[in-house]
Amino acid sequence: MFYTVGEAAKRLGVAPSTLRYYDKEGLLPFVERTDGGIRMFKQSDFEGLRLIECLKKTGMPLKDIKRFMDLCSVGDESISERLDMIDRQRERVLGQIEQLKENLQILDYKHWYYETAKSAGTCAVHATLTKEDIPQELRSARECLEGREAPRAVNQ
Amino acid sequence: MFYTVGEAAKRLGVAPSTLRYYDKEGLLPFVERTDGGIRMFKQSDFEGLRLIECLKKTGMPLKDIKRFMDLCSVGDESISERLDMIDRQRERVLGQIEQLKENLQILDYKHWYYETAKSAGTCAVHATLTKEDIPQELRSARECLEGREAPRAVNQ
DNA sequence: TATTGACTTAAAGTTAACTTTAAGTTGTAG
DNA sequence: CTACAACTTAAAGTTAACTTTAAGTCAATA
Repeated sequence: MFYTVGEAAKRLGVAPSTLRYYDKEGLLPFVERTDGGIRMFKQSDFEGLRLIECLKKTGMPLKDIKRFMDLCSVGDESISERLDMIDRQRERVLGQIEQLKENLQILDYKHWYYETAKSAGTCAVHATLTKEDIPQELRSARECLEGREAPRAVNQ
Repeated sequence: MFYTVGEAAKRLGVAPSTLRYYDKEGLLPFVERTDGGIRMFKQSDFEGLRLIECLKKTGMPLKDIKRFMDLCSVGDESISERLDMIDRQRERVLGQIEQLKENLQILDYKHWYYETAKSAGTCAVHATLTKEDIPQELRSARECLEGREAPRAVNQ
């Protein structure tokens, strides 16, 4: 029925010290103790822990996660503020995915660049190539690497 | 023709101290200096800087980025090792995108959860709902939060 | 009941990636 | 030629998120 901190940590794939640290920081107000002071993680605690994992993996700092957990503790009056936090995090994740996709394109371009250089035996081959030699779908990434900004005037 | 560290930093949207730090750590072997020791960033340096930005934003640690830059410095003999690093980073980014999408589903579920609770005025409404009340596309995220793992036996 | 492995806390240590500070130098504008 | 803003380095400081250590307690088993 209950898990100790070591068992819970194993189930979650984290170090026991991490869970103790989170608890100390106030992220786990829902975890109860035995009379002797031993933490007892119950089945329902893992839902909170999985949400923490989700927020953490999407880049939310621990102090904001604590803020969310504090809101959970105050009850129904904080529902819309919790909803706001979730919505803002959703927006951030959508942005992160977009940014990763852009960076993936740059990596795709670099993959092509080094594949081509590898075949030729030298990076110098790229001096002999024109824009048309670059695969269509990699051209925008190439331009991004070159720098989209208008080159600023010299002494200005 | 050339940018100082402050101008380059502004163009890249980072602090000048960040560029000096990267230089000190060996990430910018391509940046030349005036006789007086002032860094001169040329147009072509920004391509290297943008790649560093890309690697950093996809989570590569600075020491690995330095490794990549060191490989660039040795010339053509390191082409296939550079290709390997790029390919490994591509794999990592694909994994990151997948993970963000999974976590986004959990946030989507939580969005629905709090929207529903907000309408009802209480989170208690969820006790009255059955699986069928959860929108189809959010059910798997819900199960993820509940914990997929088989509940382990009590005293074991 | 004694042992033992896992638990407890508080405090100090670690790591990455910067940022700040201090003391001094460079180079452009007046 | 002097001011002065922006540059230089080395070293120390910061922050987040843990991890480790030390000293002690709990509770299940022999």
